[in-house]
Amino acid sequence: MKPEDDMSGALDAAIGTAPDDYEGLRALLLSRRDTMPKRLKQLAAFAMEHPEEVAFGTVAGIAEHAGVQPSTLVRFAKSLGYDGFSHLQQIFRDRLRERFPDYRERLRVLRESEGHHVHAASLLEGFASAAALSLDRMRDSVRPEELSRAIETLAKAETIYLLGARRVFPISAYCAYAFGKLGVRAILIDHVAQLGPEQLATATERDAVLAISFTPYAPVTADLAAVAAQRNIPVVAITDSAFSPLVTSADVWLEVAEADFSAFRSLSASFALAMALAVGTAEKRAEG
Amino acid sequence: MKPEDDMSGALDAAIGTAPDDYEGLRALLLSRRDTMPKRLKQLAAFAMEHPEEVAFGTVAGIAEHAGVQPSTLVRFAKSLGYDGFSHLQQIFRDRLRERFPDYRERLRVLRESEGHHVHAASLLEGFASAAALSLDRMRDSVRPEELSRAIETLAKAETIYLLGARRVFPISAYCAYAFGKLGVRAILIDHVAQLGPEQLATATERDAVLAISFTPYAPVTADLAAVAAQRNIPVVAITDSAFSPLVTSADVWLEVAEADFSAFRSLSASFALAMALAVGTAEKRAEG
DNA sequence: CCATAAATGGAATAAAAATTCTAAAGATAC
DNA sequence: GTATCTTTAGAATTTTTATTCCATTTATGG
Repeated sequence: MKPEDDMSGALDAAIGTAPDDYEGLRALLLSRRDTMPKRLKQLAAFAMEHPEEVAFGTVAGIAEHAGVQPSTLVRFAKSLGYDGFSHLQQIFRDRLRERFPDYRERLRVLRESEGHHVHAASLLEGFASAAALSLDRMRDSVRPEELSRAIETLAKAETIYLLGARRVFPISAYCAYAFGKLGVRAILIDHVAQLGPEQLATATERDAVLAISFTPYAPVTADLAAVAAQRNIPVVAITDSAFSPLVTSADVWLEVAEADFSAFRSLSASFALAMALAVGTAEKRAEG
Repeated sequence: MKPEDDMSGALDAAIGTAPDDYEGLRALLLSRRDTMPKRLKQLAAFAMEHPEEVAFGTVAGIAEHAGVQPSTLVRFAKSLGYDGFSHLQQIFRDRLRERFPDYRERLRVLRESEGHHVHAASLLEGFASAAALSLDRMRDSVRPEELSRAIETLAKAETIYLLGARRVFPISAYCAYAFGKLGVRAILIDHVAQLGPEQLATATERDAVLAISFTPYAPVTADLAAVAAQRNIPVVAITDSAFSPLVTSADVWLEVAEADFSAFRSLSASFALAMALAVGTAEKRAEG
């Protein structure tokens, strides 16, 4: 050990703390949150967000991802009371080792916690399973060729108009965010002040509409999609059945059947699909 | 690379096989069981019995535990078609990292279908996997007691103010929809015309704020949550790390670490959590 | 039982990784 | 505004770790 060999002080104020399990480490980082210098705090946040990376990575690799110098990792570990980075890394590895067989553990803990906590947890579990189920189903229902066609259509457009109201509005809103980040011009029809039709009025044949609607189909979405089709604006639709009113207006349509729990339908699969469309479109444009 | 430089034969009979996932490796070892030399067979058995040790250990350490020489480990890896031990070790690490045994498998199947459709499909697969992974992780990170406390806090509120900007706005927007359907009074702070602060101005101690924010934290959300906390309005937060600026303002906070793919983070777990909160809150109110 | 090939152990070497050190930048107190 | 202490970046160094090589042993076929 290295107990008294340094009287250097300050930096080693931490000596003696050095938690030997992940939870302890987490708590320590939390308590120091406000007193840590910039780079160390940055590293603390990174470690909590990417624990597996810390467990498996090398000093150089982690440093690069976290945006710091390799030596900072060592200082970080020492400031927490460890011998060096390797020692700190051990904590992260141990956690990963243990985490494996704990499937049944999770259920056991759930059962032991009592009363209404259980109910809350099972609600969460219900929504999580519905989401997982939807994702699974989508892998079967979406055909790669259709997806490709949808991407091509959107990639050709100058501006993409995003159409989605009520329940699916979050998906359109996220598309607006993603397209923006990707440098693709997109306009979110948000119906503020009921100006939906006017927001769409500037669209031309060189643009495209990405329309999203699930049962019970919001009439505005179907109406605006129909208007767009009439004006020869290409329409890509995401919907939940062949009977959707969107289908008649759409040039390409993708089917997603979301599972529901407690009367609320998941949106996970739709989000994944929307993201794939967005990134695919941006990539296609970059190609030429 | 080192493709043709050895005509040594026998030992390298394996070249070209080298499975790139754990299951494939397992199958390969099984099929070779009877033709392997003593020490290599011994190692194969050891590896199947202590996969985490192979994932984390060093050549010297594993060799000692398995009762062979370090060089034997390298020979072992090469006889299976890998570049060296490090390459083989990667397979074991990947397995621990993604508890997602069928992810690679799905991609493999995908690659067998052809053309550029494949790329579109693998994008979709990537986002779907990220979503599924996030859901899985959330089951570990959200503690039932915290969830219950969050629900109680929200259930006591007269009006729930929904705070979420930029990337997570879709979640807040969906909460607005869900709370509305459930008959719970909720106000979505949508920052139209930058009126966020004014939209929140009517909140009192008898209300509550549901604030959502992930890295990179939108300053408005943190600011408004801080304002709310100062005015003694209960704050429930959904965020992605203990280092989030929301944590200091929150009475209860729930942690969700979403996985990302292609620079875009999933929102699935957050949605599931938000839904559980909404339905839980409505039920609690119905009780009394 | 000998000849030949395969397999093994162990030391030597090469590669990679962690750690240390120093000069410079940045805070903080005066 | 200056002096002092803390923090940081980056290169140099040391340590650890993987790999290669070769002499020796063990198996295999005639």
